[in-house]
Amino acid sequence: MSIRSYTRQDCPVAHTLSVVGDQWTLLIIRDVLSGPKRFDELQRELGISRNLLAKRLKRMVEGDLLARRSIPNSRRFVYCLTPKALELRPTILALAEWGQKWREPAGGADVEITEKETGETVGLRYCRLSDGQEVKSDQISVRRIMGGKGI
Amino acid sequence: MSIRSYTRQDCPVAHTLSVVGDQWTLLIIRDVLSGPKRFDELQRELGISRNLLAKRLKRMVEGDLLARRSIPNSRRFVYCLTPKALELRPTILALAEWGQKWREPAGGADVEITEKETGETVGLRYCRLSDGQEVKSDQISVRRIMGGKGI
DNA sequence: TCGTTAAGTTCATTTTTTAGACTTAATACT
DNA sequence: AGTATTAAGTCTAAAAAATGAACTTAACGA
Repeated sequence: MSIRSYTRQDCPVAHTLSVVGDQWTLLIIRDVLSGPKRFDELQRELGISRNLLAKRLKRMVEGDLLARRSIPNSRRFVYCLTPKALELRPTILALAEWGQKWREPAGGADVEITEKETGETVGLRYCRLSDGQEVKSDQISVRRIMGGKGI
Repeated sequence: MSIRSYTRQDCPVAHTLSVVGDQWTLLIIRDVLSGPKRFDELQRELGISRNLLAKRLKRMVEGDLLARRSIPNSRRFVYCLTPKALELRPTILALAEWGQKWREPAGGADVEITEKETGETVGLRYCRLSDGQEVKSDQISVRRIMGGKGI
């Protein structure tokens, strides 16, 4: 069974990975998070081979993760994130937080998340939805509804 | 350039993806989150081919994501998550939240996160680190330190 | 007019993944 | 005691995906 047909397990994690779980898709999204990008920009910044990039972009446009827009008065195009892709930002930040903590040697470029208004540092945390208060990681319990087997 | 050598970009997201960004690693971790698993259990539950599973498990043990322990009075082994892998839980939950929102048809097995003590529903959100209060997603700004180019 | 650029496409090679049979040693059954 | 089964892999061949580099095509710009 290949990973892209793994959806039948009906697990939301597996579903997401069937969409963005390949080697490049999340990196492409991360790159476009900093603003719309052209084909050659993405190719150069990521170092992905051109034919694979073309294939990924096509799949991402079809999957409504990217929009391909032509630049007015130009024969160029840019790829922009859709709302669907923008909502992968927490995923990407979770990856970034883990990478910052566990890479070795420690140090190197960091990602800093701040609150626009106050400039205060922000992190991705578990929050009680009723009052928005943080809940410590060892105080949470996770389970799969319908499937048994909590994660 | 292959993805596993992409680390030179010195981006924490790329670093994490160079460790867990292949097709199966995160699914293996998700599976082991519900408790230690044996080789055959993983193989059956995920549907991954046996030789690839063997290769992944070896790599994950070497990379300190899994610990391979022998069960006393038995010739069996279980794979357990290390603290390093446990800290990927926010990543996995972020993937789950996205999958629940964007899969179609909607519905199917859900992941529910609750606070142990109160049973209240919990979600992964941006929090001000100073007081643990939630910050709305459109109120955050993200940037790469040293690298320019915020994400 | 001639060279360059952007956005791909094509093709050959290498690397990964898959599927399924095979191995080996220990246990379980009769 | 002899036979069957199981667990945890390993081996091999075939298929699929990724890589690298050259090629295409149309539009610009000097």
